[in-house]
Amino acid sequence: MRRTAPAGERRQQLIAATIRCIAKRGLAETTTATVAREAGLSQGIINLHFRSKERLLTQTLRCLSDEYRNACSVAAAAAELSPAAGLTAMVDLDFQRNICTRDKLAVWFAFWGERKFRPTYRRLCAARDKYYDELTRSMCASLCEQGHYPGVEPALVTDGLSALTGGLWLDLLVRPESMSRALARRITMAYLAGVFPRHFGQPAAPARARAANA
Amino acid sequence: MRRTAPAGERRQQLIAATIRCIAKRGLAETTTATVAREAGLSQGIINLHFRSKERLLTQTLRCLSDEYRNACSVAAAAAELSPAAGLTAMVDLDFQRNICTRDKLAVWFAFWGERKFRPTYRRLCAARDKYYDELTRSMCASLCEQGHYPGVEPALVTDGLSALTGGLWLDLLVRPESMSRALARRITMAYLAGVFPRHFGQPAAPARARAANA
DNA sequence: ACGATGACTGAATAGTCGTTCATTCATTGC
DNA sequence: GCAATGAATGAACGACTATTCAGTCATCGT
Repeated sequence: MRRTAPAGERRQQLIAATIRCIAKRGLAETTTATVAREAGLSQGIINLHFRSKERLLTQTLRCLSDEYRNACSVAAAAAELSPAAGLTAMVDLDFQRNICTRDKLAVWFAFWGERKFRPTYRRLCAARDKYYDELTRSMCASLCEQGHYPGVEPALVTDGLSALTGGLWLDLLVRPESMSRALARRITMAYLAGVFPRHFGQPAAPARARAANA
Repeated sequence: MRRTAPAGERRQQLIAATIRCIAKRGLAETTTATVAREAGLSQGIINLHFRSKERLLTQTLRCLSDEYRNACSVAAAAAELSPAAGLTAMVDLDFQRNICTRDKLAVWFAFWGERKFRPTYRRLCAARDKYYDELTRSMCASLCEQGHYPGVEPALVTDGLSALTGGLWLDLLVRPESMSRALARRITMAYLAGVFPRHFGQPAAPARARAANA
């Protein structure tokens, strides 16, 4: 390995090592030493590139948060076609290969367990949630209006959808033997089918961008 | 306060202090010293009554797990009336005042964040999940059969229900300003209405034990 | 080729936390 | 009352961890 590297590259490398470390050992046993070893570098490297362990963790969370929000923007584009296509894209995103890695899920839950107590974690998580909620709620609202679902409350469906996704992520993390990304996707689509039967009804099928018949 | 107390009582007192401590400061900053102080006792008390900090935490989790499972049994009794009444009772249970305290939710999530890495936590959590799943799945299966829902898969609904509940618990913990037990209950009942429209359909109403028309 | 730069190292440091144990003291049986 | 018992204390100890910093060495401009 090259002995020296540009700062940005090394920071990315350390964030990646942090994710692997948390996924492998848990947040409680993730120390500066274990992260450094995971990265194949020395003790002091974390304090050199990040000022402290706390900042390394914060940056790691920010990294995941940004990645998720970027993926959301892509889904938002699909909503231009139709609200139903947008919602399908949101679901696909949540259980997509890149976003929904077991390593990354482990990190999300590690931080969620502590977010109540660390203002910085809370801010980063809240930013992610806010973006997801606004996007999903506007899609649901459009679908309610265009698709004539007078009895459906967009805010309720949004809360339900995000809660369901979170819960399925937990299952994917801790019970991989009985939950898969594909199954999680089916369950979520079934939820949408329950709420918007005329747009998501019938078989779950492996089909891709169906669902554009407003 | 009495200077000495029966061992069982003191252990309960320390478990209660542990829950408050985790809820107040997070698992990462819950030390033997803070728990002891929270209980109004001295440093060494935890090693006296539990052999180690690890065992204190394990017992705390076991305590919550048992409490939840006992509450489940009560809901199981309601299923004797009808599967739909049983499912309603399960939902009520999940968002009940005793079970769904912010303090206890904080503890659940603290342990869930670590459960992948501690075999003991995993066992206790798995036991809780297993009981919930078996109960719910049998209720769903009965309802599918008796209520004639040929297209509904009980296992899928069960997974969805437990995931949804877990996700709503997270919202209750970290976003209490935008989520309440009552709202969470409405969202969950709406989910059931989507799946079993003839048994949970129409308004969510504050009504209690409705839903017995198989 | 060589000196300057600064990325990287790793031993040393300071602080924290879990655990131990000699001591104190409330309680109980006689 | 007076031991005897064992619950509770809290200072001391050892282990671990984040952080520091003086020294090392790869890299690059000249």
